[in-house]
Amino acid sequence: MKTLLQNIRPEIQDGIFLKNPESSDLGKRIVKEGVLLIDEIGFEAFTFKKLGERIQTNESSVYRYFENKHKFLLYISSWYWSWMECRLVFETANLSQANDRLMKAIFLITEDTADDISSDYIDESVLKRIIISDFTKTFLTKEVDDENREGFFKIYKRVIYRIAEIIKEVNPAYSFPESLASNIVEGAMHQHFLKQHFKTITNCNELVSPADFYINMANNLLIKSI
Amino acid sequence: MKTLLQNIRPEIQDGIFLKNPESSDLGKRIVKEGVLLIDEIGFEAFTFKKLGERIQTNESSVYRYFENKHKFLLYISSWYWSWMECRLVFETANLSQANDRLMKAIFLITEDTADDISSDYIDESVLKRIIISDFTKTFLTKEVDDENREGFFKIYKRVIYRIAEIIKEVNPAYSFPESLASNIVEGAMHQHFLKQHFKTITNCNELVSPADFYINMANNLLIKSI
DNA sequence: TAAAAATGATAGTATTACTATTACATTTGC
DNA sequence: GCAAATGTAATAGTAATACTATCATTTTTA
Repeated sequence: MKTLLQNIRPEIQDGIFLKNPESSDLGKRIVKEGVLLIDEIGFEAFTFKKLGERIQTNESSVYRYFENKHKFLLYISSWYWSWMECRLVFETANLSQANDRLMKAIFLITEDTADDISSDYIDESVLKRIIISDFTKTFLTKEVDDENREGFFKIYKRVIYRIAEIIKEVNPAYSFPESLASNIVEGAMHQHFLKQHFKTITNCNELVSPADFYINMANNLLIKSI
Repeated sequence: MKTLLQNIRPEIQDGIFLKNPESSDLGKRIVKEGVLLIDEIGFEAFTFKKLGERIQTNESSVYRYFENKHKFLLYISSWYWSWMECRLVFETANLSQANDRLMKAIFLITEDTADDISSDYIDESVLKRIIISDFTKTFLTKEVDDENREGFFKIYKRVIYRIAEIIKEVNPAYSFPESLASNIVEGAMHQHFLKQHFKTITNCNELVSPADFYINMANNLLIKSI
C-alpha cells in the first residue's frame, strides 16, 4: 500500500501551474517547503519572496512555477484531494456492503490525523492542517466561477460525488445525498477547526472525534430512518 | 417589529473599531458603502483607498474608524450576528414548544434571503451575501486565538449556544448538540454558496432550500430517533 | 560539444497598507 | 457668542507586496 501510494502522481488540472513542480528538484523543494512555510506563518503572510529565501532561491524562480500564491494553494489542494480520492477508492474497494463503504469513507474524510502513508516529499499531516485552515479560501473568491469552469475544483468535486454515490446506495430514498456529502466533507474540516480554536461550540475533543459525530449523523439519517 | 429592530444598536466588542462608526455621518457612510463595495468587487480587492474614493473622503479618514479591512469585516460580521441573535430571540419568544422553536431557528439561520426588515443604513440582503462568502475569513487566520480571547467572536458563538440549547430541549439525549448547531450555521452558509457556484455537489436549488435540508436533518437526528 | 533549458541575480514598477503632520471645519459647553 | 475640543481633508511618505523583464550563468540533453 505504502509503495503504491508513493508512486501515484496526483492529477492536477492544466492551468494551475506554469511549470510542473514534479519535473525538477527545485519544483519539489518549492512545494515541500511552501507547505511547511504556510503552516508556520499562515497563508496571508506567506509570500514567494519569503519562500525563495527559505529555499535559497530567487523569488523569480518560484514565479516560473506558479503565477501567484493563490495558484500555489490550488495546487497543494488538488494534491490533497487527489490523494484523498485515491485512498477512498482503494480502501473501500474490498468492502461489499454499501454501509461499510460509507462508514469507511466518512472515517477517512473526517479522521483526526493523516496516517503515516506518505509520499516522498509532501508531509500529509501538515498538508491536512493547511486544508483545514485554508482550503475554503481557494473558492471564496470573485474568480470562483471562471476557475471552476477551468476545472480547478474537479477532483474535490469528484470526491464529493463518490461519497454521494455511496449515500445513494445505502439509502436510495434519501432526498439530499449531494448536500449530505458536501456537508460532511466541509463540516468535518470545520469541526476540526472548532476543536482547536472555538472549543465551546463543538462536542469534538480528545475523546470524541468529528468522525463520531458524522458517523452518528449518517446512521440516523440513512439507516435508522429507513 | 420593524421599528423595534430599526432602533436596536448592535453590540460590538471593544477593539473592533477605533471610533464608533455609528457616532457620525461619515462613519455610517463608511459602513454602508463599504458593505456595497465588498459585495461588488470582493473582499480581496477591497481597500480603504477605493472606499475613500467611493464616498469622496480620504483614505486616512477611513483609517480613523477601522485599523484595517480585517477589522472592518469583523465589524460588519458582528453586526450581522447581532441582528440574527435579535431576530432569533424575538421570533422564538412566543413559541412554547421546543420543537417549534428549533424549526423557527433553523429557518431563520438558513433562509434564502433576509426579509425586508432593514435597519436605516445597512442593506441586510447584501450583508448576508458577504457573510456567506467572507465570514469564514474572519477566523481562518493565524490571529484567531488572540482575537477570540479579545471577544471578537462572542456574538457569533452566542448564536450557536442558543441553537444548541434549543437542540438540548428537543432531545436531551442527543450527544452532539453544539456540533449540530455549529454544523447547521456553517453548513447553511456553505450550501448557499454551493447553490450559486458548485451546483453539482448540492441538492439545494430554486425548489429545495438549505432550510429543507437542515430541517430534515434535525428532525431525523433529534425527533424520529427518540 | 553545441544547443536548449533551467536557474540566479539584479533591477524596476505599480499597488497596498499603512503612519504622520498640519490645516481647516464643525460641534459643544459655558 | 466664543473658546475649546473634536472631527475631517489634504498631502506626503515608508515599507512591503506582487509581480515583470533582462541577461548572465549553469545544467541538461541530444
